[in-house]
Amino acid sequence: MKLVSAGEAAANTNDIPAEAGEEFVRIGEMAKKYGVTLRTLRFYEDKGLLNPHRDGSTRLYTRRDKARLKLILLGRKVGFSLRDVKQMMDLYDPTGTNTKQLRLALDKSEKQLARLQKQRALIDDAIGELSNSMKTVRQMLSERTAAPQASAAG
Amino acid sequence: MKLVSAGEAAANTNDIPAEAGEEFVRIGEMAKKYGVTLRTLRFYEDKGLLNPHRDGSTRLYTRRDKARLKLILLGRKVGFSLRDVKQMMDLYDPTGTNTKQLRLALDKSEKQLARLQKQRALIDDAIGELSNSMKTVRQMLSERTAAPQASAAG
DNA sequence: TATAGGATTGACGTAAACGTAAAAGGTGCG
DNA sequence: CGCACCTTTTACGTTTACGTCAATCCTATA
Repeated sequence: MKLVSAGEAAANTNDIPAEAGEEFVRIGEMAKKYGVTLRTLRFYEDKGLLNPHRDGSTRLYTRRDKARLKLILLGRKVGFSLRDVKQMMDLYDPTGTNTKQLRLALDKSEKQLARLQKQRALIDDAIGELSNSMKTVRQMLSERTAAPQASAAG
Repeated sequence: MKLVSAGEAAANTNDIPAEAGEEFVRIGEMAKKYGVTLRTLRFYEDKGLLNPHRDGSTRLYTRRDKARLKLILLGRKVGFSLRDVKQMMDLYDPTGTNTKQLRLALDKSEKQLARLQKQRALIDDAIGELSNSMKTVRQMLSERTAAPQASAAG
């Protein structure tokens, strides 16, 4: 199965055959399209999150892989670990209702939401403490610069 | 220089002499007092953040060390790295005005504040996306359970 | 054919802040 | 004496998501 056969006048070196609308892309294009590095794509594959086809040793990504990658990136955005993402993805069954998958996703999401809210609280707390400290430091600095030789009231 | 000499009737095995109000404590007590592990205290020392006295090989912490530890813990709470904390602490000069230290602290604090606010924004964003996803998932689940055998409209 | 781009696998490195043995020394108590 | 308890140093392990070579291969183009 040869990948490149009848090249159109595309600027790209490797033309992808429009055979059956398969839309294969190689790793470089895939990476650019989704703003990730090659290393990342290989890493995700190594972790079992992606499973691109192969032409010899060359990875070929289909729109199925793209959909999966989108899910991965969404998962990461909301703070799931790759392990979590994998767990949820592994439950996907194209022939069923995926009730289990959805339940797991919901369960994990609730927990993650709680974590995020806790984190938010911690950050707010940190912002408060930091602001306080800064106020104090500014105070100390102004005391030192305002009265270089004449001791201020105290 | 012996540490334990005239033990009072304290429950603790090792009594600390009240000589000159020095208030030495050993690592175990120090750890308990500040809610950290022994490993942590040794780690901080290894990183140059603490410098307790020694009685032979036994670490003895004074109130100076306590003050430093408090600062470390505050720093950590607001999200500074230990490296940052060390940088700031290293500038401390008991004989001067510490203007440089204060300026560095203020500078780092401003940057850290910005980071925290950015993080907060990211978390808010994540919370939003996650909530959306959850809504969708709940929707899908309810569709699956509401109409098990009779296909819903569509 | 030489060269420039991609692509491959393999494998060590990184960051932060400790955790967790392991092996050993000192001390007071019963 | 022996045990329990505290302490010491040394040093590898953990976590997560990749970064960064390194060595090699394939292919298209000039």
